[in-house]
Amino acid sequence: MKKKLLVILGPTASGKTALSVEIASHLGGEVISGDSMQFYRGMDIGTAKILPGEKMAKNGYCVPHHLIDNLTPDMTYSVADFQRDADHIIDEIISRGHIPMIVGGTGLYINAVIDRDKYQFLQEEIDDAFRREKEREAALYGNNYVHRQLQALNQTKADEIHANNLKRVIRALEIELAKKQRESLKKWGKKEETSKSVPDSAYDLILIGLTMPREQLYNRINNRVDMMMNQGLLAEVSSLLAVGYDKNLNAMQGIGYRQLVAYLEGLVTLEEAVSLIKRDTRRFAKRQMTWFGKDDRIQWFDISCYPNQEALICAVWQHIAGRWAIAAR
RNA sequence: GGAGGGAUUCCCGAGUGGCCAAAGGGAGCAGACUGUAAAUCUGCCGGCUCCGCCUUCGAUGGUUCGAAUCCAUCUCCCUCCA
Repeated sequence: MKKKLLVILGPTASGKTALSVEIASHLGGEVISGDSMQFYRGMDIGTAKILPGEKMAKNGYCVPHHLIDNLTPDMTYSVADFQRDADHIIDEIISRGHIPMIVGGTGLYINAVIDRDKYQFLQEEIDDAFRREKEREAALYGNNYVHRQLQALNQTKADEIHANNLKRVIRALEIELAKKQRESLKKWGKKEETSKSVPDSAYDLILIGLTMPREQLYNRINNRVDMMMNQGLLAEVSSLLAVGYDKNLNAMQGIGYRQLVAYLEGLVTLEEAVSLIKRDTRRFAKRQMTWFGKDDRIQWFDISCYPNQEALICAVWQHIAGRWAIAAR
């Protein structure tokens, strides 16, 4: 029997968190955050992280949450890490007799888990020096210089990646080089690294997508940013800086963080920073929709079609209960 | 009342007789995505029956082979003098 896995996704500010808690309480679910910024401790306001009090559903069930606050902002993390961690946690949740739920908006991360076989990552460690070197070459001789190196190794791959997308070009190069090395190892009769056995990832999946008219989403985003500012986002950012976290850290590149760092550095006014946060969040939401839009397994719920939150929850729950033929706890 | 300055495509803003559907920026739209993904990158951005045509540069009329660019009048806005 396939493992049940519920995914609640959608663009930022679409109401995933609130919905997930109630659904989890009906389901006996545990939530794994599928959000690449909520891993970081100390980054609560800007990532709209769920508050401890919000984990409690109306019926008193307190929903366990995973992969939230599991990292400090100076730690690096990647899809591959997420895939591995989420896999383990899913099994643990199931062993507890609960149902795992991934709730979030980071499409790549979610897909890496639910489409495990499509997203198999290399074993090789990331070689930072190699990346540095390629970046230097690009700066010196232009992006095309590096892109040509990829063309030489894999024309097809090179055609798929625009030369200006340096990050991607470099990563593709890493992959090609790693493959090549592996082949030569084979040639020398050495045993090839045993690739991690791929567990059966064919879940009994339900994908719930939250959506709404663009204009409404944008209004929610704008309002939420104002709310974050009122809740003290600026103080959150400056305290991260005060603790010593570098502004170039990945975590500090998150929306809401990098713009306020720019303000604190005197590069923009507060007002400008806030409207940049709004704009960037809007653009981010658009990218999320583009990503999710390709997946026709997603059952979409347009929240503007429901008179209130209860009606939405009811509709979503009915869909889940119908698909899995289960009753609410 | 008098003297200047200005009105440009969604916004800001270049353009002062043809090379202008009109620089540049912003906003917006669309898309890509296999180890930084809240990141990174790409394309579109007046309309169409789209290698050409049509409608745009406050309004109307004029000069000219030809105007967003010159002239006249009008409308609105800004500054200054009364």
